[in-house]
Amino acid sequence: MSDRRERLARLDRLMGRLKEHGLRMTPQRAAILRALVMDPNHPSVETLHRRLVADYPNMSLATVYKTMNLLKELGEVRELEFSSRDNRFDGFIPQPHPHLICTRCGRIIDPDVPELKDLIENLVHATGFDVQSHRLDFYGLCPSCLKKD
Amino acid sequence: MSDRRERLARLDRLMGRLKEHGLRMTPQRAAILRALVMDPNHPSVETLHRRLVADYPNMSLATVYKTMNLLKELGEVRELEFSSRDNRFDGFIPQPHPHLICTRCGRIIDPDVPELKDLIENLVHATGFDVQSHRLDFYGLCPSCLKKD
DNA sequence: TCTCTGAAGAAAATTATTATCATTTTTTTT
DNA sequence: AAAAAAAATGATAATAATTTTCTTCAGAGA
Repeated sequence: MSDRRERLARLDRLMGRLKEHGLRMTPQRAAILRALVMDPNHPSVETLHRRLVADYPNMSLATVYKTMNLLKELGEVRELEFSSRDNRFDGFIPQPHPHLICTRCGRIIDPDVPELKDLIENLVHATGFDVQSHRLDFYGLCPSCLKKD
Repeated sequence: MSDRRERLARLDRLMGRLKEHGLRMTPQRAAILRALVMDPNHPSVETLHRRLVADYPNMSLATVYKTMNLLKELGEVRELEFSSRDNRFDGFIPQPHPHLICTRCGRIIDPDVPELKDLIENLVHATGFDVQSHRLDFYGLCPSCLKKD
């Protein structure tokens, strides 16, 4: 269960997924996959690209974007969306609280989540983080959209 | 406990916060605050602006942005950030899972949250939503940044 | 009312991401 | 092995939300 072995297995899997979709394994793609798989953190496209140009001086930012989008479409990678595009506001409750968001109609409700307080306490205990805030969004279909199926 | 009264109280508060910071109460700002406070949903800047131009034909989008940013700075409004700017990736675990994000050094870790399964079940039960996915980010200071204080 | 600083508005700038397209590379076919 | 077809790369342009800039205007205290 060496970390390195795990990462290489993951690399294999990613290469396999691309191949099984008839996509070509180019040197650039191989390098991007390697960089992704070897990254211990949660890199941005920018970060990956910065590292890649060291070895591949004319690696294009567009190529990194395209490859990451492929992986996203294959469900092999999850994008953590930060900051600002078409943002919405909580006008009433500035304190952080969970949201329940309907992916069909866009409705957002503020559910009660009584378990939250304990959950955060446990998290603080287990990790040593000082948790100060959060962003908790649950996605799904609201009752009225469910009826329309 | 009329809804309207609550909203007017909130409007008062927002006006007070601006005033106590030496900021002027202009017709535009008053209108933006009113639109925000009366909105039953989680409006975007775009949405607010679209409504405001009906009554204030030369209300500028920049003005709405500026006012919302003021409220954000005062902690009176919370921005729900969707989609794409400087995004980062989970390269290893494409399934949704909680993140613990250090607001100082940017480190992101994937904590265990054993309570999550039950929490979601309860949520489904209480709201009638079919919860299919989530985005759970906890923000705070990591142990090593805490030490540096 | 006068003054002066903050605010509004229009337009330009910024920035992350996506699209375009000519060129190059890879794969398939002859 | 060469030619043809398909697909990917990379440079650049396009896009779109947000921010900045700068000139003009207006609110609030003297």
